[in-house]
Amino acid sequence: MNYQIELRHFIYFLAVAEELHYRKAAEKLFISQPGLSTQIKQMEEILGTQLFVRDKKKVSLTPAGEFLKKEVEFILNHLDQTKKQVKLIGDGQLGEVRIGFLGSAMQNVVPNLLLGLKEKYPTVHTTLEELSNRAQINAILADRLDLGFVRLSRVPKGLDVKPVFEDTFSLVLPEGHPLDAKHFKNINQVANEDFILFSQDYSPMYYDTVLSICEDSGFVPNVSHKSVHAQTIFKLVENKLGIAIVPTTLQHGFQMKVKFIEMKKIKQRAVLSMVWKTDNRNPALQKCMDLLQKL
Amino acid sequence: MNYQIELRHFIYFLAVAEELHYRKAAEKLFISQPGLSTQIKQMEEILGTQLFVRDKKKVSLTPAGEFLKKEVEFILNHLDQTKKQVKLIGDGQLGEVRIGFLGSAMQNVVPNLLLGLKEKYPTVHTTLEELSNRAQINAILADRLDLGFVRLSRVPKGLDVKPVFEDTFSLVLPEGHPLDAKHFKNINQVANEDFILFSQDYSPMYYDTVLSICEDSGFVPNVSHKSVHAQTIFKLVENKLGIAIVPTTLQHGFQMKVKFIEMKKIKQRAVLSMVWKTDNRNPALQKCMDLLQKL
DNA sequence: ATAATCAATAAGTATGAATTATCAAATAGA
DNA sequence: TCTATTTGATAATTCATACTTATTGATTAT
Repeated sequence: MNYQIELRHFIYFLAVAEELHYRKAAEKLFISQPGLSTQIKQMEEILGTQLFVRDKKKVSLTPAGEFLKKEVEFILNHLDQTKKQVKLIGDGQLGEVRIGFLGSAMQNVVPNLLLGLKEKYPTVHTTLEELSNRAQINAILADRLDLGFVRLSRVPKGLDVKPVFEDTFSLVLPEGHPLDAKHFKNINQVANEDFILFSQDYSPMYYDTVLSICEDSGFVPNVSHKSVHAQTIFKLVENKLGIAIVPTTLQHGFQMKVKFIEMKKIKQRAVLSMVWKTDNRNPALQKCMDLLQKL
Repeated sequence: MNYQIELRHFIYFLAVAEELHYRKAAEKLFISQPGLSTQIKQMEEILGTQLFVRDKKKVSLTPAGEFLKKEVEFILNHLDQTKKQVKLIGDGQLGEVRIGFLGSAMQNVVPNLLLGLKEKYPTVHTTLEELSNRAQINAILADRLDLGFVRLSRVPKGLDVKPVFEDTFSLVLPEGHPLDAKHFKNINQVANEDFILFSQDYSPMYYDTVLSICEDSGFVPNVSHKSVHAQTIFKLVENKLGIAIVPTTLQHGFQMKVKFIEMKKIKQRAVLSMVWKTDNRNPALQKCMDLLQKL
């Protein structure tokens, strides 16, 4: 009496609606004809409407049945799609990865990741957001982000980090500056210049590293300006308001009147790491990390 | 092992996905917690994907589960809509009636039906087609039409007829004709005129009736022209090519230089009947016929 | 007439969705 | 640290019901 419609009913209904013949429909479904009859009847009771007209020797659909047929076709179809997609998402073949990154990661790591995804897992999509180290960490902790690209060595408990790209540092000088790569020996050649650096709390690790580079050469830099954007830093250098030390990859992608001197000999490296929540189960994230191993 | 997803699974899944708590979800569903657990587990097996992460003390959705949740919400919603609509169609509250009619039915019967439908069953829609008696009968037999308005007394086996409107006949005379309503006594006053009638095979019953009217007055009409359109007949009368005898309702709806003399005293009536297939199960048709009873 | 074919009905079976009872793991409170 | 409480998962059992086979009644075909 108080039954509930099930997908079984729909499948049975569709078979009868297609065959318009109970025995044939039952054969197709590999069940017995009486079983099919009772199930259809039950379905009609649940819906409170006749779906088939069983007239002398012929079965036909009522208008309500005709309508239901279309709907059932749609629903079963949609369901099939859904099942496939759920499986794909579960296998990490399909899904969304929410990625945060520092601007400097956009020079090579993030584009390479996106190209790799497009090639190997074209159905894995991404949302991208340029964020500071801190903002990324917070977003990952709050489950608003799956993957971050940061310049940090230590991260809060519950997160994992892994270096994905090591970069040298470069001196950034205004185009007309007397020093050039040929005559560059050591950073203390510019020890008396004003320095323009990324803000300490935008990227503490970078800041510390730059300070340690100078320290290694025996001086404390005079930091005249700080900024969170490479664009701004370069603009200030261009206007001779100081010189900068930045990860070398930032050489590309900007049209500025500045010159880069890559400091290969100094031991410090600008390390870009990926960060993710240890217990993140997004399978598409696994695919991303697999790809990043190979980059 | 070889189970099949059922709607039950979806309903259970949604409860857990909403509560993120098996016991609470089970309570909401009025089933036991172990039953719910096994059903969800079975569902995961069928789909081949984990849907929930049961971590220490907390339940959460996997990305696949997150995706499925949205889909299940959509599907269950859609299904609910469908169930309601099927019921409405079955009750004839919602649906379509395909109506055929003779031009003369458009004077009052069909418009009144449409107004009645609009008022009482605004969700019952119609398709309308002006057709001859014969064309309507054929269309109804071939299930291309639900309801016809004809002037026939006998219809093929399998169809039912029922009079819906009785009309007197009127003489149609050119405006300048010497006879008028005041001086009209009997049709044999125009026995010597030429007659313009609807074609015999457009409406045999009409034709026979008109002949019997003349016969009762003791003459055989001289039929000079026949047509299937009232418009044409009136135009011919207007041009003094003859006079006509037509159902009185045709008086309205035409702008012609002709005058009508209603012959109330003659016993013959122009009967408009509705026709339908005896075994037509369109519930919206029933609503139409109910309305037509009351007109 | 007889046989054949249809869906519906009746009665019995067996699958599996439910239940209750219990467990193992984790947390919270003392 | 121990206990009490809470979580979801398991195990064993019960019970609902979707199935089966056997049959009927109605209709059509030969």
